[in-house]
Amino acid sequence: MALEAAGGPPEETLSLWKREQARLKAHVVDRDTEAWQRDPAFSGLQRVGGVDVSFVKGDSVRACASLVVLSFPELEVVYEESRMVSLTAPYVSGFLAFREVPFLLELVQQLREKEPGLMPQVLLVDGNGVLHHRGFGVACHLGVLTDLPCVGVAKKLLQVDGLENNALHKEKIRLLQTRGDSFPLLGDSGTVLGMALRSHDRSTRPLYISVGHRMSLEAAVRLTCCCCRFRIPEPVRQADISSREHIRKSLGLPGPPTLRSPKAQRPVACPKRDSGESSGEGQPPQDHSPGPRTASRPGSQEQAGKDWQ
DNA sequence: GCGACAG
DNA sequence: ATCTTGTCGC
Repeated sequence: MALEAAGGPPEETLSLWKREQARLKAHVVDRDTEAWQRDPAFSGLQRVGGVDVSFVKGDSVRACASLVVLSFPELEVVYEESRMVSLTAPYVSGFLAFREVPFLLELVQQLREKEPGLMPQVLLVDGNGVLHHRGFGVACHLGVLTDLPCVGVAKKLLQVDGLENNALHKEKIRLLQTRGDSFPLLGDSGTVLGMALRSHDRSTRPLYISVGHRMSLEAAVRLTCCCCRFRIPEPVRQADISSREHIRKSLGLPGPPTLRSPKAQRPVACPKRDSGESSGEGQPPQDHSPGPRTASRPGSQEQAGKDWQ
């Protein structure tokens, strides 16, 4: 049997997925629903979550989904859960959620059952929110299904609705001089789809922030900035580190036993103010703190809707 | 044929 | 997404 690798999911599956996105999109709330979101210092915010999925190199099926929860504003890991999963849906631009969200949902539900007190008040998601082909990216998808406030944090510009990573765009990026600087991403449809944000003083490449669910774009950008010790906001970065580390172990690699230097973590300055941030940039020294609880067992997940085969 | 393509 | 040590700089 030839693999479906060549053309990806059939047109029929894509239209099913589009219908699902359209259906769920009606539930997106693109404004602040919590008091802390409007507070200049985010007082009342205590836990910020991050999710990510990492992949096994030569494998198109095995992956590791992680959910971490960080204290705010300290940004220390207070919860971490990683789980090996078997991906069923292929990656198709515009349909990332159908590949990753089911597993992230399970992690959130597990947390809800076992440690409800650690439930994050907002989730930073690796990917876009309303900055999407149909205005419903993975951050919206996860937000609606969990009913948690969510923020889309993408590392590359998704070129939709006339948005282009062209000379003009690059020039605007060049004008972002310090952490917190940003400019709106205005689509041809006349809607502001998101913001390009310089998240760190020592990082040239911006992040592309967009609304996921239950939070305004302004608050989303402000919060993202408050979570950045480096270019990638800590919740997402820690989730990424955890999932990769989990894969290493599961592959039986002789990774560093329990060697992790707990470098002094200092809170990130939220208000616009310089505080001599001088660390690397991008993805520098990875100081992974072994989270309190770590229960995970390799195994395969049963997925609903593998109808593209 | 060419370019785009979140993760 | 994944491949990645040493190395240049503050």
